[in-house]
Amino acid sequence: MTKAKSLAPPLRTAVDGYRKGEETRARILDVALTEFGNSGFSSVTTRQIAKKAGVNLPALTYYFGNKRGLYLACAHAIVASYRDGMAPVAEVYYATLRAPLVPDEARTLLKRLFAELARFLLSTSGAQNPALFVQREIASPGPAFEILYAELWRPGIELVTSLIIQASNGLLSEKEAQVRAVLMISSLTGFLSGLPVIARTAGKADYSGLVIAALDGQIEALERRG
Amino acid sequence: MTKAKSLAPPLRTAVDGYRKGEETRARILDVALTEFGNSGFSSVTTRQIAKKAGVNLPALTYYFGNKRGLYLACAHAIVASYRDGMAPVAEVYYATLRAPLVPDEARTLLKRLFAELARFLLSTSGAQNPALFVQREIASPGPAFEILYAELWRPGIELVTSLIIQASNGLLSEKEAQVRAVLMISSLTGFLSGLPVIARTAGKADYSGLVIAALDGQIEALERRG
DNA sequence: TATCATATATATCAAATGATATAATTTCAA
DNA sequence: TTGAAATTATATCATTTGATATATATGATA
Repeated sequence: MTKAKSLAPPLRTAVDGYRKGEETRARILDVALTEFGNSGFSSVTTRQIAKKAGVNLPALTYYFGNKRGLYLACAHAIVASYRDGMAPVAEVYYATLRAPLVPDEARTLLKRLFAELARFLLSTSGAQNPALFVQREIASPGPAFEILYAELWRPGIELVTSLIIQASNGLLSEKEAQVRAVLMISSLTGFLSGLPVIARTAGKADYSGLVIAALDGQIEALERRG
Repeated sequence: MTKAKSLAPPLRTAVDGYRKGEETRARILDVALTEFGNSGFSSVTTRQIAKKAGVNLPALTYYFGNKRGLYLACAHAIVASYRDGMAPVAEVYYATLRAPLVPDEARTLLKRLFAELARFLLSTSGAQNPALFVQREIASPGPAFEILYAELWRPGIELVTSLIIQASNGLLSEKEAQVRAVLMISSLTGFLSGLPVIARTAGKADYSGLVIAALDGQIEALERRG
């Protein structure tokens, strides 16, 4: 009862209003994901978003309360999209993780996980770059940090760390494995950030195959040396 | 003759003015490096910087022209600092690179390069995080993109790519090597961005040893599989 | 088609922000 | 010590930006 100012109109969620309203809402969110993802929270103005979405300024307030609310909605959308994209694989892992794995199994799971992740990240259509959104928020915490950290970063690192430990056949300590997990995931998101720049010299192409191959190599090497 | 507005006072460089002036200039630059590095160009206000540096607003204009000028000065400072930090190693490489290397030599050079880089990046004192500054600028180009790309990113990637090709003993194509170069460097900078977050769960410690070990493993594996 | 909730548009505000004109003060060398 | 150059401080602008009050239009449904 303390949250809603009595005069503030209730925010339109995805379920109440008319069809057209939901389309508008989705369009705004889509533009916001692109803009925030590419430039960050404070570089983007609400007017920019409104203009690109073909709506006027109060529409943002109407649907999302304020700029911060829109940004948080983006974060939630990213979490959801990630969940959808990774769902098929994720199930397997969380199921298997209850029982201890032999290194070979862990390696296979790791490879599939990263392959899926790479494809998901490198394929997200067009200008939209959710990985960059997440990376930025982790690197310099903003309004959406807690969500993304709790829903994506932490569980992701924990899962990969656990798999690396088992894949290494006892060669790696928890801390060593954690460092490797962060390095591997960072390399992926970092690669993504660098992609437009990479395309400057080399042409723009589908790098997912090459990236997956490189990560596979790293995973293979886990047992051999640490 | 078209550049300088006749009434604009000439910007203070590092060499002309009084001693105290240069100290002030340095103090502003130092604060700016920290603030811009942590939060990015548009998140930081000139007032914030002025306040933290203990000067008033026009001082920024006096020394750096405008916000953009201050940001560019930061980029130049980062390039210079990087040059200093890497100079001892860099010489060796550029000298050796003229002649073709046997894989073992290339691997050794790569290891030393990354060890030096990791130490340099992970040790840069205190709140200041030049790697984050660079990463952000590469991920979403701002005023300093061209400088950092031309002076750091491109030459760095090219050097590492070349070394990887030679370390792989012909197993990797140029494109494959380039992807690996980007992945390895990204993993480092990404790790740095994630450090504050990592320290959340694990304590804050000196990770450079672990990071270097992990990268060494990757370099070792270069020849074996691709 | 009458009615009300939903959605969009207009006009405007207050605060924040980058920047400057201009005055006062400090530094250093002659 | 003094005077010109260098530096710092005060006061103020013009824009930009997030936000809101309020009016109009649109859609669903009885």
